[in-house]
Amino acid sequence: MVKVTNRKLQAQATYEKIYNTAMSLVEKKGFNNITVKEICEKAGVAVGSFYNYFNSKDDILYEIFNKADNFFLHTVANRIEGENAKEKIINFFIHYAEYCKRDKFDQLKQIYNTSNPMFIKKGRYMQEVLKKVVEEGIERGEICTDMSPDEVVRFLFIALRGVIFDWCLHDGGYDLTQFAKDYTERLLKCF
Amino acid sequence: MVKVTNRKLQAQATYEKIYNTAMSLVEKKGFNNITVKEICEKAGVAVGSFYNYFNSKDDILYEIFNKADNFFLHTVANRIEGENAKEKIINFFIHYAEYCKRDKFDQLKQIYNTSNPMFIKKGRYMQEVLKKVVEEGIERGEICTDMSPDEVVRFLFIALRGVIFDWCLHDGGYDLTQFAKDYTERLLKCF
DNA sequence: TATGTTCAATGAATGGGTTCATTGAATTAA
DNA sequence: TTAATTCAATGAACCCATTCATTGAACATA
Repeated sequence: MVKVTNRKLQAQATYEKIYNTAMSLVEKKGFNNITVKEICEKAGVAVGSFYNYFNSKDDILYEIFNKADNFFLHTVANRIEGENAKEKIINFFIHYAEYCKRDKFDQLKQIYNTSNPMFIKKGRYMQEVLKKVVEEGIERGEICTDMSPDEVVRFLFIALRGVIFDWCLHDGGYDLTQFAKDYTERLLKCF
Repeated sequence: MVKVTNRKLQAQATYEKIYNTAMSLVEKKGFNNITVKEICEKAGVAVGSFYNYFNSKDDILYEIFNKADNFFLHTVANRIEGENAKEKIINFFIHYAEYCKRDKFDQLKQIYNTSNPMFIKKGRYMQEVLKKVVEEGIERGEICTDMSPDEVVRFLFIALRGVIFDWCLHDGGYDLTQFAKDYTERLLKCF
């Protein structure tokens, strides 16, 4: 039972002001082309206030990841079509690729960072969505493996992160969607 | 035909002084715990000189990658054992994992960065080493695929980079060698 | 209502990477 | 030999993320 005080409301408002300003600026100019100072000026707060609500500038990046995760839970989950589990898995990763493509490029590069805690803390929704498909596939005998559903999901995500990583390395120099599709198809031959 | 002048010799010497000092400091304290200023002080040059020879502090990191690449060409290439191609591929990636493990941790995290140009510019030696194994395997019928050797190598490297990435995400919280071995074995079921 | 306490807000200061105009010695051209 | 040019070396200045001691309004307590 937490009492709602004016002070807390004000704090929440400040947080949102910073968050929204940051998201809007990132959208407009890209993460690397804005400064914390700029965010705070536009939001009408002091630089120090930013750090009352975020640990670092990178936290803003991680929030973007968070949004993606929610998008998968609420939107993609209901849109995965396919005759069987394997087709559905392929379609899942096509969605995944499409989502990555629409990010500004420098942003994706920053997000695909080994220090991004969101891959561990969040990103669970995406994996939950895929897990359901895998579980169904195993039940129906469309996927043959000695791995548990969790292990299969992990196996696939690791490889597909490698795909995104490679695409970033090549500065988006090829069609990610097509490549992700082909790659997933090949992977699924293991099962 | 380039003339060797004293000036060029001096420049080369300065470069090496900075490079060696940097490598030694990285070895001793880890990349994140040293500053460009520190490197230059120890090397006895001005900060500005560092930037005559390197584009950024990260360039030092990329040189470390470069060393790994050479290590694979000169050392690992001759040590890949195995009854057949698939065994050799597994052993190759065990070497790969072992090499990653011995890096200081924060260093590996930095190296596995989508902005690291060395993955594209360099890192070819590693892939050449693996390519030979794959070529042999295809010839001998130990590997069945419609892909070219280059494509197979790419396919494998992308997934294994995903493995290292995941290990970094988990802060080295599990045995990389064992995991890489298992992962590669599963991957090879595709062929 | 008066007093003590909490905590959001502040912005100057810090630290570290990077830039760039300046310098002067090495090199080249006359 | 002398003058002009090149370019390695320099370090102060700059930018930007992050910190932290200080402030004062909101809140709790008596």
